[in-house]
Amino acid sequence: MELLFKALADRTRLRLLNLMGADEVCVCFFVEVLRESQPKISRHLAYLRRAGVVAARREGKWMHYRVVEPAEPHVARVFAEARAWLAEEREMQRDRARLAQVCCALRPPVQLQGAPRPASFVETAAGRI
Amino acid sequence: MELLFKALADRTRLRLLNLMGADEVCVCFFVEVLRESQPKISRHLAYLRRAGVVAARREGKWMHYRVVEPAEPHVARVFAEARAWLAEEREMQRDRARLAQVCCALRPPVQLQGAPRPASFVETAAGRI
DNA sequence: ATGATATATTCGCTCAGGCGAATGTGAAAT
DNA sequence: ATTTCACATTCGCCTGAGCGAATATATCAT
Repeated sequence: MELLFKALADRTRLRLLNLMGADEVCVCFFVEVLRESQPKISRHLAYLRRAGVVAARREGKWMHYRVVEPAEPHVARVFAEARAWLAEEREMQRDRARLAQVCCALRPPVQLQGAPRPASFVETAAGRI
Repeated sequence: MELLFKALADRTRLRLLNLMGADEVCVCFFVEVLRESQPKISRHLAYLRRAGVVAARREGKWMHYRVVEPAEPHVARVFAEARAWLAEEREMQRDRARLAQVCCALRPPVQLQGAPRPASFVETAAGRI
């Protein structure tokens, strides 16, 4: 039980969870958006993974992380409320805005050339969703 | 924001919050029920106080602690869900049972002779509530 | 005032955990 | 096979926090 709260008791991890809002996000976007070192991001993602609140999926060289709905209903509710709270915070809103900006850029930062974007920013044959 | 989660990220503090369920509880009951050292209990209560989730009230030699409803609605919801979750845990149920047992005992433990009981265990002129 | 009781705080130790720097690993490209 | 790229892990350092033991503070009783 403390496991969840320990996972939520760190600013960087909260920012990561916030960015995963709905869909998967590739690690390189976390690094770019939060402007933190790659090992730091990776370590915190590992922490969240051990706590069971996120899951990872490999796609070639890239790793995508997504939020996992906790199985236990009480845990799920606490977690959901925490994420709802997140969505209201100033810094979190700025982070999400920055993610959108980076994803939508016609000329993305060099580090992100060819990186797989979060699903909601992917253009389909029918145009942007 | 991490302040709340840090406060909830410790077993002893969760057990304390659990015992404060509805009414105020005197420190000496925490010590007796949790069977932890008095300084340990006191330090964790101070931590919870600094985090703003409990408040203290002095009554002569005794100190009563109670849960404080957080002002911010999102915080309040997370906190409420966390406490609801607490109520389901095995150890927490055992703790509350032990509190009831200690409070109802005709011959309370020596350390608790004369200690002010939580409100719900106080006998009134009309009998036990 | 002195002592007793209930609680709070301080001290010294230990350990988890956060950090940057360096290094390891797995997949793709050449 | 070698290199490159994206990510993960390890290492050494440092801070924060939990712990028991001792001590301080506040209230009450005598």
